[in-house]
Amino acid sequence: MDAALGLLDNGRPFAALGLREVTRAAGLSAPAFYRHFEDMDALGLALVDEAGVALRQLMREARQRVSQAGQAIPTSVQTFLEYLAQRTPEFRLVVSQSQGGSAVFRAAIARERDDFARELADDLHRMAQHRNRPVHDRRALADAMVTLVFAVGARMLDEAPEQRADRARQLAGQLRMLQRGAESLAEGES
Amino acid sequence: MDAALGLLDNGRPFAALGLREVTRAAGLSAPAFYRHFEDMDALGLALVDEAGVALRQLMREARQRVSQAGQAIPTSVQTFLEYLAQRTPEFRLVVSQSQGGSAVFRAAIARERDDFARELADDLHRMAQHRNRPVHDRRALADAMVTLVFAVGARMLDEAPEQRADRARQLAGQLRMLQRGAESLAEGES
DNA sequence: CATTTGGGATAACAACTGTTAACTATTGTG
DNA sequence: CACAATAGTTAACAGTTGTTATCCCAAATG
Repeated sequence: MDAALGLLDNGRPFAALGLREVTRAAGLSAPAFYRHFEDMDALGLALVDEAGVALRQLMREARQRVSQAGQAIPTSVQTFLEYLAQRTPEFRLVVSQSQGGSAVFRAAIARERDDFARELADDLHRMAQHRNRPVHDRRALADAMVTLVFAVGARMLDEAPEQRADRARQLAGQLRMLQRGAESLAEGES
Repeated sequence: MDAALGLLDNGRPFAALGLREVTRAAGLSAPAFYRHFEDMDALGLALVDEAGVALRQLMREARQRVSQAGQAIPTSVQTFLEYLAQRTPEFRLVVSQSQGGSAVFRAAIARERDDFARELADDLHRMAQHRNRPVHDRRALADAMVTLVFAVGARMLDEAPEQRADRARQLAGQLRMLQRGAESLAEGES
């Protein structure tokens, strides 16, 4: 699995990896592959699962930090940046497979993503009650936030550290726009 | 070029296409490929260029429609949906290559995307002056809007028409959140 | 201690890949 | 009309691919 991740640099899509290539990088003979996975697809799904676990860990950590330090948006973005630096290959796999994989893959990743968005929506609900500022369509808000974070994260993979910092600041601003807009639209409703 | 686009269904990444496979689909012999392109990369870049031209056409049309019918957000989303339905393969290529291609590709697509965002930022500026409602950081706003539209468009590729309609409504709402939020943040500034 | 199980290796397979060389029609041009 | 350019062909090449059959060794299990 590590060998496969290692081959996924430079935006190389997983589907372009060969079974033999992977085993070669792992220092094994080609048939040894079948002792561990039935398919290249099975390997890919295992990797996506692993990335999903890491993502949920990240979310728990972000929630904890926010509950202590407050500043929901900057703290979350900061936590996400750390995740990105630490698990670059896994994240790269997920974003590349989210649009460049077979149906099974895209479904698995979409599920992961939707879970993430649903949990975020719950968080937003709790925060709204706490701050006594209701929010318009919190599902759509959470979905937009997650979409933005993932897309910007994907773009950051190609960039140098200074550009990343700029991008992160911009991302925080964009998330604030979304939040403020959702609150403002909610006011017009009631 | 059409043959290559035809092979890109089901999220198949361009990098996983073989030269022989493409010529076979085009009803040609393999060496005939070299009469038209030096490389598979050259083919891909030509396709990305084509998609870029179509995108700019779309933008001009959207601008024109908005200037007549007003309702900037719903009209633009509607126009985008039509583009999506009409040029599905090209759009699929662009979103898949934007994260699953070599550096050259990603750079070409990023440029295309940034042009799009910059033009949108100009439009937003003009609209803000017209409506006399200033906007906070219109570059970041335009960037977020474009990011959202592309990401949601990518997800729609997998979905049935009814789901697409829901998704489009949600997208319009999310864009409204961004716009409203940017205006609200600008008020706090002055 | 015998034996099952897990994880490896080699050899071989047909199928496919990108690329080159050499040749051939068709088409537009001086 | 001769001729160059364009766009195609077949044949052949060395590599690589996924997969199977067969065998081997170490560790855990009875």
